Order: sequence, then C-alpha cells, then structure tokens
Amino acid sequence: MSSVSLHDAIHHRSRMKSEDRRELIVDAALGVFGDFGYIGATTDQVARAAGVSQPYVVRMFGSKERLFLETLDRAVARLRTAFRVAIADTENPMGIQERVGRAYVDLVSDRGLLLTMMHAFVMGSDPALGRASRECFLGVYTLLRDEAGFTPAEVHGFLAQGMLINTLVGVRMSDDFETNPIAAELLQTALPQKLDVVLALGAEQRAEAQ
Amino acid sequence: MSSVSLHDAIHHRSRMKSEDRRELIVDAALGVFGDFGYIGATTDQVARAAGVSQPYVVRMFGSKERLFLETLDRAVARLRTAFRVAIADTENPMGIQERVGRAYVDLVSDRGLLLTMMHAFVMGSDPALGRASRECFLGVYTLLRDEAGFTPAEVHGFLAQGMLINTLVGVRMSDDFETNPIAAELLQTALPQKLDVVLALGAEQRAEAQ
DNA sequence: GTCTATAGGATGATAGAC
DNA sequence: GTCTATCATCCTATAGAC
Repeated sequence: MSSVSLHDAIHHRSRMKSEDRRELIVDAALGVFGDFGYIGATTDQVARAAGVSQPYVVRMFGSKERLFLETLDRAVARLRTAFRVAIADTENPMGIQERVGRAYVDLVSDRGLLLTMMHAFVMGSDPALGRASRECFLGVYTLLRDEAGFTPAEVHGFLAQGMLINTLVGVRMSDDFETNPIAAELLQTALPQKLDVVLALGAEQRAEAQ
Repeated sequence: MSSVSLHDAIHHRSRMKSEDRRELIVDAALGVFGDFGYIGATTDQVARAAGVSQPYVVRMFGSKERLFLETLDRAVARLRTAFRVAIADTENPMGIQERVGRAYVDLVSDRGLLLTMMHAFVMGSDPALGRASRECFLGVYTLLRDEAGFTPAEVHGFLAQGMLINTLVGVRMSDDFETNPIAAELLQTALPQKLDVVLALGAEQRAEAQ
C-alpha cells in the first residue's frame, strides 16, 4: 500500500504518502488529546509525537479543531468495531452483555481512545465539538440498542458502567492503587478483570512523564 | 457578617472584606470552570463573572491552579453536605439509596458544581490536580460507604449512575432533546425525575451564549 | 510533501498607583 | 483592597522555500 515502510517514515522522516502520514498523525493525536484534552493539547505536541513539524499538522488538517474531530471519529470507529466483533462472536459461551462489556473493558488498554472520548464529552459548551460529542455518544447508544439488542434500560446501565470506567481511567485512579486501600477497593469492584492492564498502563504513563 | 451588602459589592464595586470577595470569586469560578474546564477557562473570565479585575483574582489566590483547587474543594464540600442531609433525613419515607440518589440528581441544578468536578476527573495527567481529583472522588466513595452504609457494590453502582449523569450534563445532551428522539429516550431513562430542570438549564445556557 | 521562520493573538502573572 | 498597565510566554495559523 504505502510507498515507504513505516519504519523509514518514522526514523528517516522520508517523504510519505499523504494518507499514511495522516494515519500516523491521528494515531499520535489520540494519545496526546487523551492526556491533555482538546484545549490542553497543543498541535506541537501532536506533531512531535508523530515526528513531523507543527505547521504540517495544521496544514494537513486545516485546524486543530478539525484534527480533533477526525481523531474523535477514529476513536469511535474503533469502539464500534470492537463492539460489532463482540456482538458477532456468537460461538462464545458468554452472553452478549458480557461479551460487549468485556470488549469495552479491553479498550482500556488502547491508550488514548477512551480518554479522548471522555475529553470530548466534557466539551458540550463548544458548538462544533459539543455537537460531535453528542452524536458520538448517541451513536454508541444506538449501536447497543439496535445491533446488540439491549433494552433502553440495559443500554443505560451499560453506559453508566462505561462512564465510571472512563472516569477511573481519566483520574488515573491506578496511581493510588498501592498507597490507598480505598482506591484499591474501588478498582477491584469496578474493573476486576482489568486490574493488571490498568496498573501496567499507569506505570507506563508515569515513566513517560519522567 | 459582611461590612458591605452583597448588592453594593457587586454593583458599586466597593471595598469588601477579603473573605467575602473570596466567596464571590470562587462562586463565579464554579460556573466558569464548569463550562470551560481548568485549561479552557481564563482567569479573566472568572474575574468578569465575579465583577473584579483579572490581576486581582490571581493575586488573591496566588495562581490559577490554586483557584481551581479551592473551587473544587467548594464543589465537593457542597456535594458532601447534600449527601449528609439526605442521609440524616430518616423521617423521609424513601429508602436511603433513593434519598441520596435524589440528592445527587438535585445537584444537576447547581450550575457548575457537577461539571467542575467532571473536568477535574479528566485531569489525571496533571500531578497536583490529579492528586486532588482522586482524593475528591475517593472522599465521596468513603462517605457513601461509611456514612450512608452502602456496600462496595452499591457504591460502585451509585457512582456509575452519577458519572453517566455527569457525562450527559457535560455533553449537553438536553440540547438535542427536542430534535433527536434518541437523545430524548436516553434522557428519559437516565434522568426521569429531572427532565424539566435539565431542559430549563439547557435553555438558560443557550441564552447566555447569545 | 515537508520544513523553517514568523506573524498575530491570547493569557497568566507581576509592578506599582490609589 | 482593588485597579491599570504591562511583560513574557506560549500557541495556532500563515508564508514561502526546498
């Protein structure tokens, strides 16, 4: 597909097809927006993370806002895909609720995905981003109701669990796991299956912060 | 208590005791931080909302960060008070779960309170704010477990509902209530008791945005 | 397709008058 | 106790070279 290997592109900063570079930048943006939010993140941070110059990021996407919208799109697309895979996995002995639930919890490992969405969900005051965020949220609602066959009450419960997980990730509750027994109790209740991943992620994040 | 009436303080910008002014500013900050988040909000917005100059806000609190921390404190304090009142209201025919649940839902009307907390919960990457946010979250957990007598599983379920409500408020889902039937269905499932308030708040917010 | 240089616009914080 | 003036920084976006 690509005219240059990913390795070359990253390490030699060689020319690359626009689409590949775009892919790379959105991927980097997912991490940066996840950590710092729409306003907190700078186009320069995204550029560095992607290995390109700041003006190039702006030029390619037109504006920081459009970059964010495209990044949010990517996040939701991945989420929907994960849900659809779980829904279709009918040979699995688990019920559909548990399958989709696990699919969501597994996304905790996908650095930036849930957090970028979370940051979007708090931007309701911004006209463009607010609209996009609501659409994104409602799209997930619809998918769960119509494709997974959940009742409205079931979707409601599912989303509630999801928002709590998002919050625990956003607040980095895992940072307090070892030092605060209350944090440990809460994490064990809310994310029993994923303690290992959450803790590993936390360590990784602390390392990056230096 | 105060040497000058509140009316005078606001409209004539007269001298005021430091404590009273502080009160006024934190109150304004609750609204501004709720709408724009820690990074998105400017000290100038807070100052205007409080009717004082921008440098005065910074001077009084030392920095934007300390202003935010104090504002977050105020929000949690109000939340705890509301919960304690609900817990103590034993002559109410409703069970304690429902009483505390209603107390939370009622806070939706308190412009900025839930949203400021929500914005804090997404700031885990910031060392100081992250620490404060976790502490604030865990404080609520402890209150529900120890003072309301919830089991860990009950607290978990309660907080999950709460985070979904926060998200719906943050994303301003009520903006889509009339135009999008899915939004209406979701709001009716998640906030049946408070539809009127949520919608009124939404209208008010839109009006302010002009 | 990608970079360097830089303009232009906020914003947090400080200094000092009243 | 409160304001005006202002600095220094940072950040998005543009211009133009290669």
